[in-house]
Amino acid sequence: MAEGQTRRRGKALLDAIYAAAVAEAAVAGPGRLTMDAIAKRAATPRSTLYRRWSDPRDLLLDALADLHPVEQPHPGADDLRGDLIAALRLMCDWAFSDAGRAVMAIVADPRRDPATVDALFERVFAARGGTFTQTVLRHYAEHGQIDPARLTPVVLDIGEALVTKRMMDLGADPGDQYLEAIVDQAILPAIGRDPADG
Amino acid sequence: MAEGQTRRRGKALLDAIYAAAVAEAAVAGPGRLTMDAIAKRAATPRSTLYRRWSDPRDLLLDALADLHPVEQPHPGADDLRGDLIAALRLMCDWAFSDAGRAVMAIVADPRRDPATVDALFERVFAARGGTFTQTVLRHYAEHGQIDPARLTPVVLDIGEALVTKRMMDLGADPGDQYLEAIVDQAILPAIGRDPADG
DNA sequence: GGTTTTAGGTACACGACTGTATCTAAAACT
DNA sequence: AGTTTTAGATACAGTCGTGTACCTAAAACC
Repeated sequence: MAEGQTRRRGKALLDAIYAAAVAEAAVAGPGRLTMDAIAKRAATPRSTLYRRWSDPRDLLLDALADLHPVEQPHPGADDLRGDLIAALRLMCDWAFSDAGRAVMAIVADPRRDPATVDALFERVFAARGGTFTQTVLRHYAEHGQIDPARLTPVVLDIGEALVTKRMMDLGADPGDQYLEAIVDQAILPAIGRDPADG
Repeated sequence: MAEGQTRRRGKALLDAIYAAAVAEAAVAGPGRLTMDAIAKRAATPRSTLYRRWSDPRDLLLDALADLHPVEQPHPGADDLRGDLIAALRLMCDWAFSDAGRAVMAIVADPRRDPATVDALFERVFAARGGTFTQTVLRHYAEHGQIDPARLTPVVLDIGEALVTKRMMDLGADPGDQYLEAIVDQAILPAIGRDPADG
């Protein structure tokens, strides 16, 4: 800092640290997440990190909790199919963000401890109204267009599960065509609206 | 080795190394997999490992390829539902083996490169006839009990996807009741046999 | 303006893992 | 029995991450 020596502090510094942590986690996987790498990426000395957190996992959880909340689906009134596809699109976009990849890697970590995952779900997802297609399905059930009895935990998870698996298999975005296939061939039949029927 | 000094060689040694590699990967996650840890667990000097592999990832892929193949579902003739549930049960059991957890962690690794995953699929899964429920569904389609046109990539993946997601969410075995729910509420409706219909 | 807080910048000893390089002795082959 | 192969047991320098400590100077507070 030879000339423009401004010193970050408080929120500005925290934001830089959080961004660095999430970016590092997405690149390295939380298993390889280190204080050192976060500090380097945030261009701050490690001592600053150790003053607040004792371990990179704690830091990452704070970082994820602090992030802007995920964009929510905003279902309309009479396009269930389109709204479901849009919800899955939102999910894909989120999943390929740094935060999404960090969360994925935490959840799939064989060394994960239940406390970490619980903390993650409570702090990161509790604020949200549920999963992506869940929001849409509940909305249409409230408007009497879906039998609420159909919305079991299994059914509410179909879309997210298929998207997740496809991303794991391919390592890439499933693509809109595949999202449509998920809606037409799995979700709609499960709520009793099989497009193949009349 | 003071007294019973027998020296492993060839297959016996390889088996010990492979077992150690898979066990390490399952415990540590492939991201944290090190030559050192494998060598210690296999009680062999690192030099022995470096003579054959240059990197723990290569070693792990060989180890996974060498493993006993996964148990296959053996569908009967007239119990589609039961056979699907049994296939998902097989999948859960495999997923919680060392090999299953190692594979899961490889696939979910944000730092995975496509070549590794391709190699994994070719070498580990190519020998098998496909995924777990896939085997069952194809069997019943061949016997004329399912419309083959229904067996799209999405539909063939529903069971595995829901099991995978549930395991990631819970970090534990989904339990037989949940497997039944998957079959009844997701797979069967998707192939046009919705139990909720007449 | 003086004081308190806290980021920036180093340094250090420790441990883990890496590749490589020996040397030895047990298996395997002839 | 003699030879070849290769596992076992070190050792070593190099790199990376850890925690901790210490000093300095910029922000923030009064």
